[in-house]
Amino acid sequence: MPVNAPRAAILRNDAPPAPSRRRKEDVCEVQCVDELKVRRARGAMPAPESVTALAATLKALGDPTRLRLATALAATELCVCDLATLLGTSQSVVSHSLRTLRQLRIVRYRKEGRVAYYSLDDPHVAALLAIGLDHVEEERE
Amino acid sequence: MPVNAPRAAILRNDAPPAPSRRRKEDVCEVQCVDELKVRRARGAMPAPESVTALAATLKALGDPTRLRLATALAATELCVCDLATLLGTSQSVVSHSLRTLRQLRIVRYRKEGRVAYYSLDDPHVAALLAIGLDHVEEERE
DNA sequence: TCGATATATGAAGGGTCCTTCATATGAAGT
DNA sequence: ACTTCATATGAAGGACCCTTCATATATCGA
Repeated sequence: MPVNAPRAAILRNDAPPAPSRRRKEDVCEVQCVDELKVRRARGAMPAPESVTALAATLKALGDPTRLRLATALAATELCVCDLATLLGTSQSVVSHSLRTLRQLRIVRYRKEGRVAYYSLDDPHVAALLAIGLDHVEEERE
Repeated sequence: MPVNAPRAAILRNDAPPAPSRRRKEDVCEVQCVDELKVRRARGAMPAPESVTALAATLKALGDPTRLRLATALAATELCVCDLATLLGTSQSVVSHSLRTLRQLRIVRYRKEGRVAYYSLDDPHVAALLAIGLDHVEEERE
């Protein structure tokens, strides 16, 4: 078994009890795992669905265009046309990007005639951006 | 000029004053831009370098594997071996992922003999994850 | 109703990057 | 010194996705 094989089975208890005195090269096992710490960390982790959803949200905000849209909307409500002007990009890019943000509930919009006004969906997003900016702007030694 | 062309030049003042009474089909211009709002939003936005750096950070955390690593490390310090076991993935994936997080100052590590213990680099990251989780776990109507 | 405007969407191409496999480095034990 | 173990790293391929171009939908004005 290659060294880099997944190590999930190690902590599962559905395997028969290990025979004693087996040789190291016969089993796929690592020696340095602190099973107690691993179990505790696993217990402290959020639900897998939450992690998946958060990953999708962060990935969406991880794109420069979409992040610029979000930071712009953190200041004020703007229409697609304003956003295209502000970013210096095409209406198509803005619209596609806003759709992604919309589907992830990061932004919301209201329509007024032909004009669609976008804004951040909820205060968490603005808070997340603020903390993220604090992080990246932090002084390093 | 196509409809979806970039609209950056509109707000720049380096162009000669527009001749009066020019016909609409001769110029590349949108009508619905609220220039005042755009300027205000632009002024409120963080520095471009900050946005770029934040995008890189969020993109890194937007990968499920790396996000799971980060949430695990939010609970406690763990070594590479623990993390591979916890995630049920290979040591190679964990090591590559940790390198990305390390380069972005999201995690840090200390070496003790052969073992590398990783932890979150600073409290901002944990706060960001907590707010992000609040966001995705929020009840929707 | 016809044209113009604002926005949305579909398809496609090209670049990015995540995973895998293989190997390297470096420390500890014998 | 040599082996073993923990971790790091390089290369490659295949999937994913961002941008662009083209077009569709819908609203307003004449």
